[in-house]
Amino acid sequence: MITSGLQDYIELIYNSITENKELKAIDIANKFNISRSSVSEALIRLSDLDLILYEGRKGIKITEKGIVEAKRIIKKHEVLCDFFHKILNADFEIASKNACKIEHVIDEELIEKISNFTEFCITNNINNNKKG
Amino acid sequence: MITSGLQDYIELIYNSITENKELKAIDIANKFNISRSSVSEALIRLSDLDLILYEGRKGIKITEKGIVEAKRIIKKHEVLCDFFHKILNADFEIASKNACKIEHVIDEELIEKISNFTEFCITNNINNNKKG
DNA sequence: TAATCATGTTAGGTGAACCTTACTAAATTT
DNA sequence: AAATTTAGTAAGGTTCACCTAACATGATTA
Repeated sequence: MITSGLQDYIELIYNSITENKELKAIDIANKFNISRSSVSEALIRLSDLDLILYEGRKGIKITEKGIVEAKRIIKKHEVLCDFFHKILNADFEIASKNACKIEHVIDEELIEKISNFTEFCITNNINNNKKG
Repeated sequence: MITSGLQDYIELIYNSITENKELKAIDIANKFNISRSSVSEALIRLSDLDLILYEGRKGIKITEKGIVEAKRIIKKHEVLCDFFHKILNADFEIASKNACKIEHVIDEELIEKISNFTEFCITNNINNNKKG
């Protein structure tokens, strides 16, 4: 199983590629506040898992398998973030930060339910108006 | 910061004590499928953190600080479990299993919002009736 | 083009949370 | 009471995801 750290990295790689932004190892290091050498190791692990193609300075490419994995994680992130922000009215920062952590541990099954429920709440204008 | 493993153990210790069940190190080992020696180490760490009083076979006692910590975690568990089970209509098993993982990473702030929202949904009879 | 700077790699190390194996001591059974 | 079983400890090992320091190489600039 892919660890939560690797999930974070593949997520960033996918997002950068879809936005046509060149992503370098050092960008990952800066984003997650980890050392260049840790990124180096992580990219090798992602390559070993066939999630990316990595050739040092020549750049980072994502594989089909990597895209599937990234989308899976990003979907979880979005569903959680939307629910926290739009339905619970949490600050976007809080919503996103918590989604980042929960996305690594929650089951798809529950994500589906949250997704449906968020939609239901939006169509029926249900949300958490209390300050708490 | 207390790690998620230690959180699991203090949670079990607290629950056993409040149910007047004698809890031994080996029970923790069995519950979480870890070795006796790992439990031994974990109990020393919990002692070092002043969360429990541990004297080998004489038993495990929880401190005031340990009670506060345990309650904090158990509250998160219950809030999440209730929301997943009662509002999203997830199986209790799934609800509980996911709560066990999420309780270690979610902010109190969001727990408060989920708690209020669950209450709101119950009083207004709102829940996820879709199968998905 | 030579020096400098940016980026990536390598080697070796840390702490956390596990593990196994062997041992010790307490409790139970015979 | 002796033998056996159960519970806990100690020593030493593994893996993971990080780290730093030193080094190598590619890119930029004086």
